[in-house]
Amino acid sequence: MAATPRDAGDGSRSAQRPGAQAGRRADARRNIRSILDAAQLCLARDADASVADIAKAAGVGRVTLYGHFKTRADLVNAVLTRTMEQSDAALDATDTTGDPRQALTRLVGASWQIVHQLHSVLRAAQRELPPERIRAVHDRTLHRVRAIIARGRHDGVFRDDLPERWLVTTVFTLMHAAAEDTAAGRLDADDAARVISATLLAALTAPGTAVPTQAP
Amino acid sequence: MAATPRDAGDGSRSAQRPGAQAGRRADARRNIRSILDAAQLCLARDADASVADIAKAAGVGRVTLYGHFKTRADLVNAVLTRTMEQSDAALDATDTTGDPRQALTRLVGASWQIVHQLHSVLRAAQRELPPERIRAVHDRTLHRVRAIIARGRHDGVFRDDLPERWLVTTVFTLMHAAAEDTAAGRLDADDAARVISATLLAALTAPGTAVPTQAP
DNA sequence: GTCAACTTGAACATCAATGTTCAGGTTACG
DNA sequence: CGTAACCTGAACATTGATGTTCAAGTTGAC
Repeated sequence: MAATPRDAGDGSRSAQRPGAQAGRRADARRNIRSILDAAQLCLARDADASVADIAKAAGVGRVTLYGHFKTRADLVNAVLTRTMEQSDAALDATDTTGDPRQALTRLVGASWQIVHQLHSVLRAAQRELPPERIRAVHDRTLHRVRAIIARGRHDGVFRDDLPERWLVTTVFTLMHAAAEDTAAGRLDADDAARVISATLLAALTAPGTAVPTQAP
Repeated sequence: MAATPRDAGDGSRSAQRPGAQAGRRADARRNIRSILDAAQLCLARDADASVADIAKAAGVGRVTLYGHFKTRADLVNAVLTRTMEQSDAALDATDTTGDPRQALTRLVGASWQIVHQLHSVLRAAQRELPPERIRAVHDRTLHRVRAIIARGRHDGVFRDDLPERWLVTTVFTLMHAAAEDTAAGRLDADDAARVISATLLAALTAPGTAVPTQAP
């Protein structure tokens, strides 16, 4: 009854931690990666995709999956962590200084897909992860957009007649809508960034002011 | 083994049909109404609320619910039908002629909550109702908004540089977002109609044009 | 080449939700 | 009133998903 070491149990080697793949064998690392890829995809499509579906999509036995992720919640959490890291990377690479309108346009172009994925996974996590975790991720993604909008309002280039919170909601909402329309084939993916930006720049313009033809 | 008449089986008396409550006793009618009310509320909050939850929210035994609705799908379908009727009533009472900007403002004010409810229920129905039913309801709600937008584009008051389909998406998306923000306490319900309209009028304005201060 | 790490399908226990049945209690309605 | 319609909780069968165990096979690492 010797314990197989594929699951340490003490957490020091669990797959969902950063650098968790350190001491593992090459095929194990490969599988963990496949599972995360598949889970990210499946969960973005359907928030309550079954573990069996994810395993199948990853080309891996269900038992193998449970070998790396003790529970469904563990898996979802790992995917959430991973997606957030990707999101952070994309946003860190974006210049958010200068004219707020240009900054917003750059931000949208660089991150509308990944932010949408983050939010999809987050929605999938809503049921099985603690609220504080949800909240933390949520706040983090909101912060950058809020900063740009606040600066734009202060500079007088964004409207001041609606709650800041609502404008942030508007930005995210339209990014998600565009992502979904793209996934459904109702919107050309290559055109999405332009469409989102154009809509947002207009939506954020103060009444009485002319809508910028392009981010100045 | 006499069959109880509370469920006809032949469909001619099933609760989910229009006028279904004709021959039933007063308490039965009352319960059916309570169940539909509760289901509408629960499904809007959580797309896969359990039948037990709905029965409890309706103040009714689970068996009673199954007495009136053979399956969960039947119930969902009944709620969908009912919500669509309410939506139609609200929209029929709205004047959609005249200046497209005013028409849109009126439409938003009259229907943002109900349209959001319709869509929530529709999402709940996504899994258990046939696609053609989903599609039918969806198309129907889209039609009115599309007509106004098309007219506005033709009149030159709405932008022409983005796909019409996207503008329709934008309108619905922002109505839903506002409804959710309202439900979550992030947006004042009394202010919602103004906020949505103001955002939409700006979003629909062509680049280079001044955003209308108010619907003219 | 050898051994431990890893994978795998089958089988099993568990749990929650859906429907169904039953036996008896209420209530509307004539 | 009296009866048929209705409501109810408890109990049961069923289904689908989550985890777990096992015995045997495969593969990476040294």
